[in-house]
Amino acid sequence: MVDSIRILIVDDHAVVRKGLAMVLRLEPGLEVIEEAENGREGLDAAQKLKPDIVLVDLIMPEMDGQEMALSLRRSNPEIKIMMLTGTEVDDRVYDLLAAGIEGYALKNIEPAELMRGIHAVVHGETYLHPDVMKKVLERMKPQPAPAVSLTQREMEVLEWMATPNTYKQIASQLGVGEETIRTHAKNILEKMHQPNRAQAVLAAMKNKLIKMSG
Amino acid sequence: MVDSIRILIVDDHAVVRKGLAMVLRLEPGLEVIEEAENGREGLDAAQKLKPDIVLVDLIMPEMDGQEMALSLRRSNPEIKIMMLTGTEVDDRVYDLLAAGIEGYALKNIEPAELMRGIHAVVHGETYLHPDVMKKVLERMKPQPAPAVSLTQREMEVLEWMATPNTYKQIASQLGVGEETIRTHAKNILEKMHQPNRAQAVLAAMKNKLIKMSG
DNA sequence: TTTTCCCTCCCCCGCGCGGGGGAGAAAGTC
DNA sequence: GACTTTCTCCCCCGCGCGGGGGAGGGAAAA
Repeated sequence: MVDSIRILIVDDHAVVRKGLAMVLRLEPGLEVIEEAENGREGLDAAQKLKPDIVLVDLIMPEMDGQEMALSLRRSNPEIKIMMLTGTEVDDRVYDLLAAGIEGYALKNIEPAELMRGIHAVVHGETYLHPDVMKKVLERMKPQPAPAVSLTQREMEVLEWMATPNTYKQIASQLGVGEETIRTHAKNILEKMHQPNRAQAVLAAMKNKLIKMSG
Repeated sequence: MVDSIRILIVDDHAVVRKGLAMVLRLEPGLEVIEEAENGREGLDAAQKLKPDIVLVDLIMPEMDGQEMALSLRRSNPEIKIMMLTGTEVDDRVYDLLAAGIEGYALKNIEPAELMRGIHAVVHGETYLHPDVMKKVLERMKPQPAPAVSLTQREMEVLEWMATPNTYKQIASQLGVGEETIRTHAKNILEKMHQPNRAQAVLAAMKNKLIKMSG
């Protein structure tokens, strides 16, 4: 690396700011170029100074970290953003990651780990604190499905029910009579305890019985 | 750490197995206790030897890495699993992570990075290779919505359309006449280019216009 | 001020579909 | 052999809803 990493710190607590700056300045290859005490100041500073990475606290007066991060992402997408917030993993992490935030760490992080995170982020990777990673992966886990046992044929019909086709069209697609499909549909609704086709399809999607083709 | 980390390697290519074992054995604190050349052997070895962590290749004859990982997760959830596969990030990563796999690395990983991953996993964290992380986060990003501009009222009605309520019931909920809701519904279907209520709700869900409440 | 957008409400038509029944044939289970 | 499950097909009824019109009023933009 030719130049040192230029860092902007945004946090409303002076103690946190100063402490963080002190720790970071101990590290060779890092340079804390500015500090800001709320989102608005941070946004201005970032746009003016164009740091390599911004460490942002989530909860701040004036303009909070989320708003600032989203604004900065729109105006200066090349500036890396690492959210560095309290010990609680906020639900806003999902929106922030979806918006392309590169890092999310908690303040109880070890300095060495933070260094690693900063380097990872500056190198184009994404750094997630273990607790954050846990929460994100939690989202991928399947919620316990309400044990609906459909037969193979019924599953097949259910998938077709998620399409715009009428029962008559589905019937011709599957090579059986319309009444057959109607019977299957009735049984499916019965088994799933759903009042109609639309709700059945929605419930099936929620329980991952059928996939989101889109 | 009191004892060294006991590792089981499962890969159908002897070269990979031996190379990996050699690299890992250079590291103090690691112990490669066994090697297996397919999922079935790996599963047997894991259940018998109870290693701290299993490094598994995804693509193998007999029983592939996914099947083995899922089986092992059911029988011995305390054994950590790290998928260590080719340079391609397989789509199965979603299922594997949902099933609780702790690690997913690519074979082009640097030995030092792999060590870090192994230690992280054994310590109860989840390790994802940057490329894998990228792919996972990709999933959280909103796919570009097909520019459907609904009015506030229409959005409100659309959300109600995702419920089992009839238009008449929705009307009384919103305190307007049934015909009003029917008009909104017609306009919504028109704007969304959807043939009926069920498809409109599905499309809305896919495009994240409405949330999956379940 | 005229125009446009949005929300509101109304009518008619026809079909898709949910709910209720029944029934026969093949396959596997007891 | 008797029984259950699954898949197939049939009838009737009534309502929900999609598609086609039209209309009035208020608010905001042109």
